[in-house]
Amino acid sequence: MPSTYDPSQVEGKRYQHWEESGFFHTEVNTEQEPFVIVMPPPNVTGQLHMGHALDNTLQDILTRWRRMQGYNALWLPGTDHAGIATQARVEESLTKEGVSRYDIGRQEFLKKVWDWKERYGNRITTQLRRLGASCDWQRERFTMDEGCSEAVLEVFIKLYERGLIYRDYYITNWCPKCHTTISDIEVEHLDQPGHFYHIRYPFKDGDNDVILATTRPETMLGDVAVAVHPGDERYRDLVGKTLILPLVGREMPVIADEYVDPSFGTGVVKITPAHDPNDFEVGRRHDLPQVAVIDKDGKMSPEAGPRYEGLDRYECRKKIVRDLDAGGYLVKTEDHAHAVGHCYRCHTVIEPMLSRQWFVRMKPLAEPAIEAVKDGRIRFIPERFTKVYLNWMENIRDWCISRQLWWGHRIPVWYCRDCEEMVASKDPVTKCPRCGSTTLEQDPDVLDTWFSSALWPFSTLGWPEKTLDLAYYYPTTVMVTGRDIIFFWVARMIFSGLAFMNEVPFRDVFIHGLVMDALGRKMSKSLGNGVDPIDVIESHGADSLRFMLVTGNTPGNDLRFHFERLDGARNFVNKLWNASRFTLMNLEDYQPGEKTGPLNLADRWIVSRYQLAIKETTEFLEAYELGEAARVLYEFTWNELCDWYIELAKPRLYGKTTAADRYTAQSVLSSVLKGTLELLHPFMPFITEEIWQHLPDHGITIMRAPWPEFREDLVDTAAMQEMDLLMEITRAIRHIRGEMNVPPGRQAEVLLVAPDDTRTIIEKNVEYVQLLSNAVVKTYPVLEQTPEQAAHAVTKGVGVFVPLKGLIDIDKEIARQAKELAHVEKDLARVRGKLANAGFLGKAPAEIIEKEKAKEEELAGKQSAIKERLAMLGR
RNA sequence: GGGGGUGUAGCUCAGCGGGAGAGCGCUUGACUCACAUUCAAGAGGCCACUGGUUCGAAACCAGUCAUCCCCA
Repeated sequence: MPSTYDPSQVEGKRYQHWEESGFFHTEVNTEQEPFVIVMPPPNVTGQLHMGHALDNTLQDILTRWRRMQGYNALWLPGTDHAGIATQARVEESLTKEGVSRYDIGRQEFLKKVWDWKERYGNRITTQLRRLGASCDWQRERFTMDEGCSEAVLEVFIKLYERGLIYRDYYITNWCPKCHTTISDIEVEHLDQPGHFYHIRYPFKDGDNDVILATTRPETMLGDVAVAVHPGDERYRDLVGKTLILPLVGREMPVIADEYVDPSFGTGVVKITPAHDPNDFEVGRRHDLPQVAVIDKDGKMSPEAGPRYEGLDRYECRKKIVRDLDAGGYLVKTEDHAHAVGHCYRCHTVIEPMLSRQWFVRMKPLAEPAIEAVKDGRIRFIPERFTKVYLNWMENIRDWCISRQLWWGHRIPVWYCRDCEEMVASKDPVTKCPRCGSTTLEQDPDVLDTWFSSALWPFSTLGWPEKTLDLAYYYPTTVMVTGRDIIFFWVARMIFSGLAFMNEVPFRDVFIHGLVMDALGRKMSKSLGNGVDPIDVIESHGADSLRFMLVTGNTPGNDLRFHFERLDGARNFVNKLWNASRFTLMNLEDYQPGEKTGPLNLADRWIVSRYQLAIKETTEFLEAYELGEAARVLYEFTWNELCDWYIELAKPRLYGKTTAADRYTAQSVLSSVLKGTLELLHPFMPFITEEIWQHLPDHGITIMRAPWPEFREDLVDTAAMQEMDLLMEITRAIRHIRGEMNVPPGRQAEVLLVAPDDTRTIIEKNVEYVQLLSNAVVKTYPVLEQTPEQAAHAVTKGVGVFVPLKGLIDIDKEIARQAKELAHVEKDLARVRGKLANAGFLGKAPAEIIEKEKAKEEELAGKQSAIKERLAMLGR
């Protein structure tokens, strides 16, 4: 075995073996309790980024842990067709060939997208394998496969029949670049500097005017009214009067509407129903016309008039401002920062556009989804996201589900050309049920990708068929996903599950934060600050990447990617490798199963500590505190198993004691290491399997090893206390050696002064202290005369003297002792203050009071020992 | 404008009612027969600020400031 671990020699081969052996696969087994996670499906043609790495690492940890615990653990993987993203990429490649999708037509274009999917569809699933994801690939699904598509049709038709899907003219978010509508939550609002243009609108009768402020003067070409608040005294008299729209000459009324905020701007608002969602509502209430002046490319339409037609919307804005100014209509221009909506895909500024779209009526669906969270059937971890979810659900707006794309689930609605009948159907409609016409056309649009993702927890298990899988695995156990996707996906899965399965889709929603770059910025293509997980796996190994992602991170909080932390994780992996290497080197002649001799103190101590590590790790995992669980294992492995137990076991393993004792040490070391590997396996699957396979008594795979069980009867409190005493003494000696610059190679002489009970413990195990501090130790009940030329310390009631003839500077030692005394006295004063407080004695729990009293005793002992020493040195 | 997160050692972050913690960095010493991707020792903090609750607050509550995010 080499002294540094090389992940590349291990990971690929281990994963292949796991997958080929079917270790990831599960079948329905009603005898066994299921544990189910459905994977948030990544974009089928995308590639793995750090967010995926984090998300899937968390899922894999939970899955591997529960599988070891004996659950029938299913982690169901799959991919998403990602409508806009995938279509955009294929269109891009067509553009390079000099053709557009319209040139080749819908059929040919879709064929190209499917080809694209075939070509790149395996990339991300291969990358997930490299991460170590133990998902059941035999059950892999795709949002556009036959079953999922069937589920989409079924849901659409059912919602349609229940009157929960409707088609209507509405203001939607139009992306002039992607050429499709997007839903409200796909719009990203960014604060941008802009201007507030104050414009004068004259009255028809000529004797007055109103001044209003707008950030988008180009939309004035579509103005059809001006509104004020009905309670606004300033403008009460103006309501009902007629204005002339500058530059256009259109006559329009002043109306009163509650929507207007009198304190904002001048309290007067221009109304453009075709280009603003709020104005649209106002327009409906007041029966105003809709004048669309911007077209689908973001250019001015013929309605804008010949002077502006064809201009880009921003060019037009400049021209309008110049024209207003020239006409004396521009009162002033102020700087004004405001939130501008951008397309989440291409970052083009969204144009609110009037169009006919399909919507899902949300109110009736949202109500049960709110209930399910309120009554605790679904639990968010961390809990604070409950509020985020409820707040959104309670203020939900109807969901625009049609997209002007070709790649996706086509809307299953046919229109009759002759009588305008509309038919929703799972199968193609060839004859109009009303007029009998055979000229019908299917709606050209497709559904929002999230429409199919919303069904993921049950469509992947066979719905709408009543499958055994569905009966057994649904509802799933936990949904693991990023906080940025609660609205897009989690909320929609909840109401879909309730509407079609009559049951929540999952019990727990485990939300994690985002992976940021070292400066706390979101990783993005445009910034070029992304770190490729595959590069990291190649340089540091998947285990290191996983461990780094999971440590020092708390549920729901973002995490910064620092390479230093990656090195830290890599070092831990290497530490584990070397501890195992050491163990294996000393197990060559070991045959497990024979009776061990009596366990010595170190054995009982490490076994106790190991038990507590099992308990804590398990409890933290149950609470979704994965980072804390990892921390416990890190500290146990490094600080206890490696730094103390292995060091203490060396003489025994090297045959310095009896053969029976050697056997005992081999047995304890190998079993504790084996259990530690099992506890670590969910976090770092590859290296733990690799080592485990070399240990005696191993099974087929660590993946199926039973999760170590906490045994209270193996926790030896006395052993832990005794060991603690010896460790403290060792540290005190090392401290003195360090402070006094005693060379590590030089054996020191140490005198320990201890009362009978502690002295007995020390004497029984004095070789521990001697070994770990390279000293020769002598113990005394009291010292008639303490050596003058010596450094002194006191810990746990034990006086430690290290004679340093000729090496010690008495003045320096006095100063050191004085400093220590000051420390002790400060602590002592605080403890005594507490103990003198009647309130404390009266109200604090007895346990705490006992603790404080013990502390006082120890500090007092320390104080007098140091004082004595100082008196002696001062002589 | 509304909601939320975060402010703890130089950096990154745990802890979240009873002794201020880790990793990295820094200082000192050591190539000790598993590991220098290591070992040992050390320095370093009015736990953002101001009030309140409590016998006791870094933690709970209120307010302030800073910073980030979401929604309108």
